[in-house]
Amino acid sequence: MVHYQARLDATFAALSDVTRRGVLEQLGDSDASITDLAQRFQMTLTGMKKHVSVLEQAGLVTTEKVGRVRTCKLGSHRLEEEAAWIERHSQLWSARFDALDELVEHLKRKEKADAPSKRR
Amino acid sequence: MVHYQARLDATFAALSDVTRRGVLEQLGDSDASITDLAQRFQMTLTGMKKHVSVLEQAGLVTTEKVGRVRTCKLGSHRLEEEAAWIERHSQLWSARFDALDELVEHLKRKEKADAPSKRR
DNA sequence: TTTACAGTGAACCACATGGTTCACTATCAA
DNA sequence: TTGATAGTGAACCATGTGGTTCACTGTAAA
Repeated sequence: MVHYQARLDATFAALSDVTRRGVLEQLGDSDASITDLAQRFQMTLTGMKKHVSVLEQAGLVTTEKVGRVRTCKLGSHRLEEEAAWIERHSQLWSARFDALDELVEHLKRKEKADAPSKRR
Repeated sequence: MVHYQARLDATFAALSDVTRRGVLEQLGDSDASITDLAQRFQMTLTGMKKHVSVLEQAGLVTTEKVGRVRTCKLGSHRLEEEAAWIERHSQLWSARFDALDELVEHLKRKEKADAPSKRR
C-alpha cells in the first residue's frame, strides 16, 4: 500500500510538467532520441535527459542506448491505477454535486409552493 | 490552450502528494475544518492550511470561514480533463502494447512454422 | 473580562526541481 | 587520425515545496 502511494506520487509528479506531457505525446507518435526531443522542446541535451530520467523513474518511458544514441519509447506503466484513482474521485465529486442539484431542485419547488408569485 | 496546460500542471501537482490525496478522500466522506484535518494527518495547523491552499488553488477544494472555523469541502473541479488526458494516453499505451502483443504472436506462429519441433 | 481556541502570516529550514554551462567520454565518419 | 556527434555528470542557480515555530488576530465561552 505504501508502494502504491509512492507510485501515485511519482506518476502524478511526472505528469505535472508540460514538457514531460509533451514528451509522452511525442513518444506516442514515434520513438525518439534525446537529441530529437531536446530539439523539439528547445532545451539542452542535459535538460531533456533529466526529464526523460524522471519519466523513466516513474515507469512511463523506457530507454535503450545503442551506439551513441539513446532511444526513448513509452514504458510499460499504463496509467491504470491513476485512471482508477481519478475515476473513483470523479464519482465522489459527481455524487456530491448530484446531491447538491437535487437540493437546489427541492428548494426551488418548495419556494414555488411557499410563495407562488411575489418573489422579487 | 495555455490555460488548459496550466490547469493540468496545477492539478497533477496537487495530486502528487499523499497527504493531499488523503485530504480529498476525507472530504469525499464529509466536510472538515482545518483543525480536523491537521489532527487526522498529524500536522500543524499551518502545515495543513498550506495543503488546503494548494488544493483550493487547483479548484479541487473550496472553503468558507464562519466564525473562527474554516470549513473545507470538495470543489467544483471534477477532474474531467485530467481523466480525459489519462484516458487518451492509456489508449496510446494500449495501442502500442497491443501492437507488440500481435508482433509476439506473429513471431510465435512464424517460429512454429519454421521449426515445428526441434526448439530447445 | 479574562481565557481558551481556530486560524493566519512571516520567517525559517532542508531539500527537490527545472534549467543552465562546462568538461568529459564514447562512437561514428572521413 | 582527426573531427564531429550524442550523451553524461558535476556544479551551479533561482525558485518551489513540505514542513516547522512563533507572534498575532479574531471569535467563543466561562
